[in-house]
Amino acid sequence: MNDISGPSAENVSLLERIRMGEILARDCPSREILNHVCSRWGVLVLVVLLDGTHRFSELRRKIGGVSEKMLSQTLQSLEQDGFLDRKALPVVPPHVEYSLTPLGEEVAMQVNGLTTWIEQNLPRIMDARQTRKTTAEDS
Amino acid sequence: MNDISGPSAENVSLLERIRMGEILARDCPSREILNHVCSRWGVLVLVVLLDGTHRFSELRRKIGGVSEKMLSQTLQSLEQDGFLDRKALPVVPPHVEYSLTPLGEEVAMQVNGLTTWIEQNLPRIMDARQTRKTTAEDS
DNA sequence: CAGTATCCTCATTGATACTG
DNA sequence: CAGTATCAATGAGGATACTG
Repeated sequence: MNDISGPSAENVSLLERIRMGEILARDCPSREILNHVCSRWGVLVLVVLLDGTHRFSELRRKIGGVSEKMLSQTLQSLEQDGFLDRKALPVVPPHVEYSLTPLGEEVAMQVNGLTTWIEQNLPRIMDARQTRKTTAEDS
Repeated sequence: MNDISGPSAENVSLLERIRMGEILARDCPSREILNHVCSRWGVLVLVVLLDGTHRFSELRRKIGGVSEKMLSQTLQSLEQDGFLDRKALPVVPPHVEYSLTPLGEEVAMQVNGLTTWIEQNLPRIMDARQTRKTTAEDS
């Protein structure tokens, strides 16, 4: 306990950790952000928008299985967090475009790393799963 | 439709996309993996285990707010996916150690990129949020 | 210590219908 | 087209008690 260079995380108070944005702290605001970003549809929205601006219906079509309600809700929370821009053109019929803000582009890159890894390693993962499936039939 | 180098994703069938592990496809197995990894506690478990082997109670203590049940459940699904190893030492009182498999280490690195980004950019994010809060009082 | 079992609550999600 | 509103169902999550 005599020095600095080690990981000081264990010496800071809970409040300090929260202020610092430590995601392991119960009430840290970063938890909420993480949940928005990692929500079932949040991840996918970010990844799709990394390809460029999309309209509501385009997102709905690309993201298999999302309902209007969930898409709308997801878009709102991500917009709230400052990750995406909503541009509603005043025409009829309505035309709304969603795109990533610079901040959003940065998170999107991070989640894209994750989704890409999963897609590419799905075979390895499915194999690893099988191995462990056999637990009850080794009579 | 005359060539190769472009993104061919739009030309493959839905079934093909599922087989390939396309995360945007409704019934792709990668969705399930993504949900385990991105679950509320899954992310945090992976990040903590990146620091090395931990016991159940250590994980519980480090991850603020997690209940025994949720931790147990999360650990099970991640183990099922082949991301972590559960070593139960046959002693009394019980002693169980959780650690990342090589596969798990790879996903953990990806999610760690995300959580680290969020922690480091929390100030920017909270600022961006404030900006958009003002929507109803511009009378 | 490391869980499982049970019960309970409430948030997330989805289907459907409606609107500017 | 781009949503909102409403209702219904599912499941995530938590509290507590119990067990090997």
